[in-house]
Amino acid sequence: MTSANTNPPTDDDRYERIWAIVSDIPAACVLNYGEVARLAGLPGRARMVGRALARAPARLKLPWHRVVNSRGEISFRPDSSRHQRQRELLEAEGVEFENNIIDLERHAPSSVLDRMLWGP
DNA sequence: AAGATGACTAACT
DNA sequence: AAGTTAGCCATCT
Repeated sequence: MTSANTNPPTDDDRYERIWAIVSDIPAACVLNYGEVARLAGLPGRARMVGRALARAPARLKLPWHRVVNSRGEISFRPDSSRHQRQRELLEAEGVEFENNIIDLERHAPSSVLDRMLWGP
């Protein structure tokens, strides 16, 4: 290789990795912040995922609503318009809520794919 | 410059 | 079962 990148990763690098992971979450699937962090190579840094999403340029059109917390809840204050918005987007693609909680197992990408291939 | 704040979470009580 | 704590750490006051 001619010019290997030996520089340590910057926060901007990390944000971009996070954005890349989120952009690949299929419709009707959800991942929690910690999982996105791990997939982005940043274990233990769930908070950074939230930060990255808050900073994401609108131009990227990320499916940010497919990221919820580890309990399967929307992390915005329940009375906020952002909470309402996220819930609408999720329900519009078929994600079901049971008492404001999503069944993370049922809506994990592997589960959703499984149902697509083999049926319920 | 230091303390508070979060789109977080696992591990305690 | 619900509340607290410790770790997370870039950003915002």
